[in-house]
Amino acid sequence: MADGAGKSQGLTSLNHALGVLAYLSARDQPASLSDIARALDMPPSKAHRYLASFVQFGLVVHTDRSGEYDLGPAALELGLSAMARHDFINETSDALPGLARETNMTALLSIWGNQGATVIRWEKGTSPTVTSFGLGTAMPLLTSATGRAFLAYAPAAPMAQLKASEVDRLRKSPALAPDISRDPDGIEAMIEQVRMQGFSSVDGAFIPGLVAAAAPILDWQGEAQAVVTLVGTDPAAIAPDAGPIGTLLQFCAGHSVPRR
Amino acid sequence: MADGAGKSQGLTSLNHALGVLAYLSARDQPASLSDIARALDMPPSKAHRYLASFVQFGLVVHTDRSGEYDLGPAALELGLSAMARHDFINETSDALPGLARETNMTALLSIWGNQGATVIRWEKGTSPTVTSFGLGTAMPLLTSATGRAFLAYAPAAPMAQLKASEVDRLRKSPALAPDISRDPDGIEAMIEQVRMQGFSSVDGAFIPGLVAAAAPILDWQGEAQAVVTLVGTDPAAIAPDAGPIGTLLQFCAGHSVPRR
DNA sequence: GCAATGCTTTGCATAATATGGAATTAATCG
DNA sequence: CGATTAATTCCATATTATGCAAAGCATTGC
Repeated sequence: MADGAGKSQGLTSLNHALGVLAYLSARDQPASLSDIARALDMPPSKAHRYLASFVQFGLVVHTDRSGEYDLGPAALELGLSAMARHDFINETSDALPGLARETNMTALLSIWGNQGATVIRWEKGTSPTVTSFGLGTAMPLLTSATGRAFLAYAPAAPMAQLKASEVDRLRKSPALAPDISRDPDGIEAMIEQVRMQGFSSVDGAFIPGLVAAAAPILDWQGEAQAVVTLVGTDPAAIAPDAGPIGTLLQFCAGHSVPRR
Repeated sequence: MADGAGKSQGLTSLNHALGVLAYLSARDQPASLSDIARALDMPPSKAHRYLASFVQFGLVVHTDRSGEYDLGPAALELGLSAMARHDFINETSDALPGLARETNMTALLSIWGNQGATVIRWEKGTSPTVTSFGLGTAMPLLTSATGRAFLAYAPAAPMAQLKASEVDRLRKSPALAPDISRDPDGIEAMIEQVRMQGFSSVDGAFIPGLVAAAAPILDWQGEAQAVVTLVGTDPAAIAPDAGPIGTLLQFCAGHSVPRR
């Protein structure tokens, strides 16, 4: 969420209140009242009243147990509404069942959020019904095909910090990604390979027994604005010259770049 | 988006402002200033200042061409954050080994796929429980603890059809689930019991010699978005007051979405 | 079991600031 | 080019947000 610095226009109280919301959005954990007040340098009573309003609208939930505040269902609904406005998300979503049917694999559509690669559509292989399960799952940056595709096709600057922390996590448990050597060079090599191939793939890294391949949907700057992932069980399906890969690359190319 | 009616607490101006946001969220089109002001019965100048704040934070965009207002990228990010915040797959996966160790049983994480209840994580306990199923296995709806938990905590509509076909199958070979009477009432009674207890269990029904108990991880609406199953050999371990059951229920409650 | 601590919530007087109507600017249409 | 509509800015008024202080409310320690 963008942080509004200048209070030049709008309501000052509303700007302060939205700061609270932005803070909750940027965190990856619930926050206590005092946390919020300290971080935003305001009296706890002030933050408390803002939160009371947000809770009333369901934008924030106040967990009864720990007394902490967290984003609520209305925040989710707001995001879903915002999604419905984006043409490219709609177009790609509509085409996803076709891709799943054609490749007979599960197809995922992910976009980049505060917490990383987030799955927003999930289409199972054989039947055209959309299941809501899996929606919102944040994919790991280094150990999932989806994350790797974002890594290879995202602007370097904002990604660098996240990459560093992920590398740290990987170093602690190298078994997660056996196909990457632990030093930074190994990661760069992996990125380079993804760019050359036009897609990323993992073989049982994120979920044992499953294989996945992912390709980016690019915007006018050649950066990934979304990633489409195919998940299946047959390792042969994600070979560079396999049929599903060709279909996936064609699909992503067709939905890249502003059309019309 | 929930519409907060009572203005009993919080800031009045903030509540009014959030009303504007809720209005934009509820519409499926951009709105002009006068539209908003008319719909919410406030002076245009008032709505304008609210919108100025929202625009500053990127929650709303002001299209230069038509001068209309619409939800912005920050609304999308907020939704993604809310989604990822309760990313049960990653969170639960990470905690599954601990559950297996603590209960000394095999722990399974399942989600609902097109084929039915599908195991996506599998963590063996210390005792060498040899099982024939692996990742991607679809569990039976009526004869497995996992399936029963989904049945009891899933939205009724999409489940009804599947339930009917499963009932048919069961009628042909009643020996599979000796603890359920063959008529639909028997199934409803089983569902009711699962809801009362908060977990389901089977005793050698799916695989002879194995016992299992399963509890749901619930989403905002109180529906199962995943099911955690414990598998073992000792029937005493799945009694309602047994230690592992308490651990399981606590585990699932802890990973469910906090209730308002 | 009682005191003590930390955190959250509420009350209240002050003044900061949100408000609504009118004036100004921008855009649209005959 | 003038007229009409919508969007934005201005300004005096009083509504209402604010910060401090005090009251709940658990949780912790002795």
